Amino acid sequence: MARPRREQVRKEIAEEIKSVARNQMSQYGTAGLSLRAIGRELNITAPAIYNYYPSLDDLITVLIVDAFEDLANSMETARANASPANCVTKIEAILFAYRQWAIEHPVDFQLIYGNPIPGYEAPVEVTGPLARRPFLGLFELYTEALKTGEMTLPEEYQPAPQSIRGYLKTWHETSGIEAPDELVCLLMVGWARIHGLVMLELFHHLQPVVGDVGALYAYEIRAFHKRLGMRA
Amino acid sequence: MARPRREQVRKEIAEEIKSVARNQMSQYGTAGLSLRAIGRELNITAPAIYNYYPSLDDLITVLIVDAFEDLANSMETARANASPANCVTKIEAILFAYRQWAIEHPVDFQLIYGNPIPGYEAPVEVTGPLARRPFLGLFELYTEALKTGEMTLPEEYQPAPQSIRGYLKTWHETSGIEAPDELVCLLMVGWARIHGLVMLELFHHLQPVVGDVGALYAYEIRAFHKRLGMRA
DNA sequence: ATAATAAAATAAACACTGTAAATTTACAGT
DNA sequence: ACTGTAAATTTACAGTGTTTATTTTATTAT
Repeated sequence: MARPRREQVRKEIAEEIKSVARNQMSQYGTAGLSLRAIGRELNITAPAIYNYYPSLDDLITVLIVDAFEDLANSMETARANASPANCVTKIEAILFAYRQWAIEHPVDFQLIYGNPIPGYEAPVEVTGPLARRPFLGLFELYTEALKTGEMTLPEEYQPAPQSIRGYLKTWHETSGIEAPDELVCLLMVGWARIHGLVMLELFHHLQPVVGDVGALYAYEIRAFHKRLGMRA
Repeated sequence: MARPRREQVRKEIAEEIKSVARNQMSQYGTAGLSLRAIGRELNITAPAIYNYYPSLDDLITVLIVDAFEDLANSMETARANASPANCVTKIEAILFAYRQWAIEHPVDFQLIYGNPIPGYEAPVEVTGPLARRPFLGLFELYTEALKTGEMTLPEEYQPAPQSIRGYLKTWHETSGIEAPDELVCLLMVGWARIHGLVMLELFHHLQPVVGDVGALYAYEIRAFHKRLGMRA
């Protein structure tokens, strides 16, 4: 007879394994986690973990999913907690949350945006949509700011490159997002700006030069928004 | 009697090992190279490699050194081959070389600017100065452009943050580089911009959105220089 | 040519790793 | 108590970096 599984216990143990894995990864890097080491810490043999995750890769996948969701949640709560006066304050709260999360979870950030793990291949059908989620709010807010006139497109970003305009024609249909080509481009280079700053900070390429990287981050964001005509 | 070592042969073999290592790394990622696999490919046992590199870490270090130098050389030859008409053409040639090199040597780029390798700790005394080299030419050119009036500092980037200005006071003495604080900051955020674009491109985060990432890269650089008042 | 010698390669061993298969243990339902 | 199954363990295999001791190889001096 099919006995009712102890789903509760199962879930707890799976969660415990994930937690230990996350902890070990934060110590030894994304490529440095080991089933046997996890087992040792839990007083469990390594093969026992296979009852909860079919392979090391599956464990990595759930870690990635968790990381994406955690990042998205952090950005969304930052938006919710921001003063609702205007778009720019909410946007800046989200952007600061991006860096803050990366600093507080450097290995999770590497897991999401850094080098691929040697043997591992991410399942794109699950990882693709997740990767977009953290930025949906930003897209929404910038689009709104453009519509209300709170923001204007600087002349040096006009027009968008021909090849990209052509590509975006089909992209608009598949993604369902409606926005001027120049805005899409601007948001992409905007993302690259903060992403580059965070990446360089995480691997200590900026500290020796500017000292206070947080100040540089705020400086770049404020300059960006000033250029777009947005005022806090 | 101390017999003269076969330095020539030694060097050749060491080079061969390095070459195979680089090749394997490009296949299996920065964390995926194996002494035993290198040995197999060279019909050599793994411990034999220890005669040429004291450990795997030392091998990684020379790969990093090589990568830094190769990147710097690519950027310098790009500058040399550019039309010497004005600063901006040379600068843009260098910046395009940065991306080009990253695309042609993605794993070397990850080795330099990506996740740290699990057990490996880079020797800062050798890796530090090397990390600056690729950008010395850029620093020089932008400084010159500012001096000749070919470039101006946009108002949204003035003034530089207080904390960074304080830090730069000591930095100018140790680095020997003389430049306005705002220029240093602008170059750092400028680096972050192209670095972020390259990083996102390398891990395929931009292609699904804009299609032609190269066009986006040129677009961002041209907009940057347009904003600085520089004309090609 | 031969003997001496140092360099370089190997073999063996150690402590690890992920994973597969077989086996034992523990427990819920009858 | 018995049975069926979930979940753990044991065992094994093929791989990893590295150390040690040993052997082979190559070169130089006689």
